[in-house]
Amino acid sequence: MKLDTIRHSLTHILAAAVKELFPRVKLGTGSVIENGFYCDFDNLKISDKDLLKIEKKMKELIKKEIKPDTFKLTKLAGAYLKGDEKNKMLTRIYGIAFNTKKELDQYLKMQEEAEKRDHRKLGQKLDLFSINEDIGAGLPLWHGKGAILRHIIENYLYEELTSQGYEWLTTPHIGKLSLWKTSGHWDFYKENIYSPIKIDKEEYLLKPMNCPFHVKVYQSKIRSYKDLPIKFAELGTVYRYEKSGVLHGLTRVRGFTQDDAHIFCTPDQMEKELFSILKYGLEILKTFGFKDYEIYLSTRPKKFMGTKKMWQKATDSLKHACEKLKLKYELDPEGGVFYCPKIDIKIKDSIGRPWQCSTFQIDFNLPKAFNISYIDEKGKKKEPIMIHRALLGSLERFIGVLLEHYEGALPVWLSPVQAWIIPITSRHEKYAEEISKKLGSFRTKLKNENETVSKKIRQGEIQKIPYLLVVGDKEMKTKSVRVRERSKGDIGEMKIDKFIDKIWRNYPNLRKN
RNA sequence: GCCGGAGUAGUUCAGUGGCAGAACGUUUUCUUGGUAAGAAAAAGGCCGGGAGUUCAAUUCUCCCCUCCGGCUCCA
Repeated sequence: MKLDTIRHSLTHILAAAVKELFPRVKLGTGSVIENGFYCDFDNLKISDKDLLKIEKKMKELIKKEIKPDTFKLTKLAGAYLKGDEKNKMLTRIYGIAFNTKKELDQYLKMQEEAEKRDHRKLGQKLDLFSINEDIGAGLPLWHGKGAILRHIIENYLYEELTSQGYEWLTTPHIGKLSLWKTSGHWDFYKENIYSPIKIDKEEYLLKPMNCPFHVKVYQSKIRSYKDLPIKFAELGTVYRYEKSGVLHGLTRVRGFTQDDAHIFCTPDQMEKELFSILKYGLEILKTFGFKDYEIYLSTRPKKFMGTKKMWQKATDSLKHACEKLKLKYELDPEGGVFYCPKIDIKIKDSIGRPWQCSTFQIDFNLPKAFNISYIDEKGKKKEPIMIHRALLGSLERFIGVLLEHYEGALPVWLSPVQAWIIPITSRHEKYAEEISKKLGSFRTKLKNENETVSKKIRQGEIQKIPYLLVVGDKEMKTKSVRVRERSKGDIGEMKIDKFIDKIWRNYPNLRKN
């Protein structure tokens, strides 16, 4: 029997088992999914403990073709009828099923492996960030090493985008409610915006997006066609109301910093600009080690601003850009933002889970809403087009994905601490400090605690430090270091200059200062 | 937000209607060491918050907060 057929049969067996144990239950739909199956039930109030009972009953009911040790009920969950949150919630039972017990065990083992990559656990183990109950859900605190990681990424973006002709802006965290009425956010995005704050007699909103602020900078003077395209970039921190149940470590939070940019250009420049930022965006992702991604083209949602004609035009432009870059994409019908369609890139982490990070949007609406303009060749006022884009999406989500992708063992250029220098005895501390100085901007830490070398090595491995440099009498005499490379172990003694060469040669992303 | 589960030391977790426990981590002392845990001692707790039941609640009940797995939504 085909695996999908087995999984399909199991939905029926599950339904039958539940019906037998809980006769008053109403059967909902069931389905085959990746690795297993599920079935929905109405009028069923059970808890985790009942799963075992149901599983046992299923094993009594199966037919000869299905072996009892090749499936397992795994999860109990709620699910809306027909997937619509306005409908009532049903009880969903999930199960996994495979051809053999071996495959089932393998799957369970893989799940265990995946847990080790959980960025929430890594964040705590590596002392990068925490989320504190007293501060609030979805509001992460960045600890020393996490903050360094952020700064590394920020500095990298700063240099890259500056060289690409972006102008950096800094804008406030709140702005008048009236601004958000003009932009359309108040009408179309209200459920994600926090309640207004009253200052004097005026109401203000915590910003859910940066766009209106950038528009206002654009409007601060008269723009000529010669100035376009104008590219504004900002690491802009935004606050959005997210339902409590969706919050998840760093990948879903209520306050986050977008690597946001807005490109103001003429209609003629638009396709070229879009093409280049898309191409460039993919290169940036590659630098961070992401080569696998899913691309989605999200079209007009139910609630939208502007005319259908404008939407069609913008959507076509996005399609052309993808085609020109030979990018495979899938349609996400009605998945656009209220003001425009978009291309989203979902980055896959190393076990294949997709996370929406990069976004590219063609907007004819905000320019109209704010009535922005440039002066063309003939001295006439024209309306520019606005391209919104975020490459990493948000630093929070991106770092979360980064941690999972690398299982916390970040590439050397991103490691908050790149090397530990471990003196064997206190006599060698001075030499260790000399080495630290010689390594310059390489981020090192002197490990001079009163502990054995073995213990420090162990801690270094657990902390996923890229290089552990052990120094003692021998190394002092020969002006060298004993190098232990992460995941490779002891790679032997080398002259300090040779080690420096090795670092710079192997990691071109590191900037020598 | 909704369905199901959970909150005990810095961390991971035992435990009980009647003095609060382990391991790791931390601190101090000893130890001056060569590639994954040297030894000893000490400190560390409003048992998530509030209300109720009880002679007595960390334990039982209710409400709230936070977290986990899903659903819906999303950068």
